[in-house]
Amino acid sequence: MAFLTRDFFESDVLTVAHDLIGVELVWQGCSGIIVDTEAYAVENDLACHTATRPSAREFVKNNEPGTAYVYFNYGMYWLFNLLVKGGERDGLILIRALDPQSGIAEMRQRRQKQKLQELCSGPGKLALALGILGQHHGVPMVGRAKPKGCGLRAPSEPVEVVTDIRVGISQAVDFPWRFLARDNPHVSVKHGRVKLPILKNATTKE
DNA sequence: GGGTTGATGTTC
DNA sequence: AACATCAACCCG
Repeated sequence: MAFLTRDFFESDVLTVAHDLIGVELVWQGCSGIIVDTEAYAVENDLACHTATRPSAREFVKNNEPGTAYVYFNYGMYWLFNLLVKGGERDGLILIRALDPQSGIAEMRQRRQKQKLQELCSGPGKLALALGILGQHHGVPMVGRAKPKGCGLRAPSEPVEVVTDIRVGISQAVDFPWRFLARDNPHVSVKHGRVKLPILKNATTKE
């Protein structure tokens, strides 16, 4: 019933990514239980945006824990993350999949899909389903300042969590920093893909 | 089912 | 140039 507060995000990025599984993401008339997350650490993690993007480091510096970090990827999809700051390890957590709870009709309309499992079973899909856009970059998801109808509702009962390697990255590929609700049909792709060196590129290079 | 590929734009 | 993706398409 209770919404998460700022202190939830003043912890270790791995702890928070784990504990977000089972939390209900409530977003302007729609909601879903978080079933798939990935942790990205500000320090010593080459896959994190802070490793390559000055703008990401600025974001961490200038925002409070629990703030939404939203960015555009592959020219087509918005991805929704939450800022962890002020605890053991700062970082960003990618919300990768939801088990849809409310606002299903609206999600179906936005996604142009009918099957429940196709609404929010991926980070690009869930942003589309909920109507998350670049304009939401920087909105607080905890505290009084959060937008009307938005928040993160604590689980009513504990959820079993399993780990995996992160998906779709080419750096730090073997960190087991993906967290999944065990046996939940709404998770994103089944397992992380380990990118092997492409021989063609290696041999065609001068 | 699984593997492959094209669509698309921002950041550095 | 790379990219924290997706859906359509092939093949079987």
